[in-house]
Amino acid sequence: MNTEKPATKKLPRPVVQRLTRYLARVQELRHDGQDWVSSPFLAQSLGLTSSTVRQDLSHLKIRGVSKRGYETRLLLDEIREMLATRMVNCLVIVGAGHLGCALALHGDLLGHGFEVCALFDRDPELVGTAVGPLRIRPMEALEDVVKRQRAELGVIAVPAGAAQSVADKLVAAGVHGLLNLTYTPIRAPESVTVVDARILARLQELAYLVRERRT
Amino acid sequence: MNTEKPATKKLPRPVVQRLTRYLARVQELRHDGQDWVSSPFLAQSLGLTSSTVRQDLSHLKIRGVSKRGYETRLLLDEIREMLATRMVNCLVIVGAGHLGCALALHGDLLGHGFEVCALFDRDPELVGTAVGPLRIRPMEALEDVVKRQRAELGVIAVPAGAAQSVADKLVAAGVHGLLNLTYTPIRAPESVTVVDARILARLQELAYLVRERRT
DNA sequence: TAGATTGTTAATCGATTAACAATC
DNA sequence: TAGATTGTTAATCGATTAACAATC
Repeated sequence: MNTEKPATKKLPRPVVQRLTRYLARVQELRHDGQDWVSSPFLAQSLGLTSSTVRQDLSHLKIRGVSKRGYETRLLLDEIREMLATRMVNCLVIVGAGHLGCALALHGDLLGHGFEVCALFDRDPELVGTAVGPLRIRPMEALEDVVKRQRAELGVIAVPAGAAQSVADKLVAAGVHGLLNLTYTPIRAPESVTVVDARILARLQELAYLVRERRT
Repeated sequence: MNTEKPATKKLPRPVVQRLTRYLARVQELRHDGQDWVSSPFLAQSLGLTSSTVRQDLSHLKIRGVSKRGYETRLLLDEIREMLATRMVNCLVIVGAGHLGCALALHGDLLGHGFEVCALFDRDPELVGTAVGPLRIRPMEALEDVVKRQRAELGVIAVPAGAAQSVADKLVAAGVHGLLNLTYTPIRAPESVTVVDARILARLQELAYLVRERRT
């Protein structure tokens, strides 16, 4: 463990997003038995410049070695440390439709630093149903569960029309971050972080980009 | 010296992403009976500056009106036109797990400009099973279906380990764009556009952001 | 009218890329 | 050594914000 704490400065958002890509790629490399990876190699494999990769990695507490690059084992540890995914982050998911269940049933969430503490749905028909090791709970239990389990993150996996009201409930229950899986942009108080994973919106982005190239 | 002015110029990526947010918000407003919306209002409701909103909307073929703002009906049309979602974009989805099915069964895909032409899975047990109006098809049928239905976009909804190989198959089959729903960053030839919707990665980003604020 | 809002230009801010001495 | 790669500084590039005359 590092006892010394050099002033951890805020990372730019694009850097954080690329770190998640480095992490996934380096996990593969390590799985394939690679002990070292160079910045030109990582860059090439992710469509970046080696300059960007080195700039990004300079934010971590890791030093590369000339002519060899970075040790994959250390790199994994440091990226996970930086992203706060070496600890287990407790999630609550609201919405037990296909999307909510897809996430709840993800095979290796724990391996990525997350654990689903509870899954909620407003449909009384669904409440009580088992989803993997979980049982769907009623919305009324939300606040109590969040407080008791100290859940920090809430996932919104309901139909678009209910998104904002679910967000409000999660905030009221005390989560500090929201992952929005719906199409609706949601608002939250300044004190709560919102990250979007709006699949339909990404599809629209893709449609634009593909069309643009044919013109 | 290029003297001709292109009717449509390439939009910066951040602008395209915000357009999807304007679209979703304005749809809500219109649904609520609002005929006009101003840039300060949109900005406030999405956490932007009004300056950014006006800059963004200046890329569209729409003029605002002093003291009133923009007509929501026209704004919707123009954003959809720009994003290429007024036409119907044909999708093929590979992977009939919860995530693939969640997308295939989305209630109003067509209302957002998309239609699922076919759903594939490599599991012979699943092939033939009905998912909404679709029937799961075997991977062997991929190329034929893409060509016959002229599918332009492919969605990767398989386990991470199979992601790249599915991407390769989709590219070989002839799609022009890929939506990556897996954790693995995927590579494609320069001629094929890739857009990520990596849910787990967004969760990692959220974990970082929440932790950063508590420090 | 007075005041709010637009469209656009210019200034600012931030992120990416280039360059290169140091290193192994 | 010769050559590849690092870490870092400086230059470039691009996106956001500020400012303001024109407009309704």
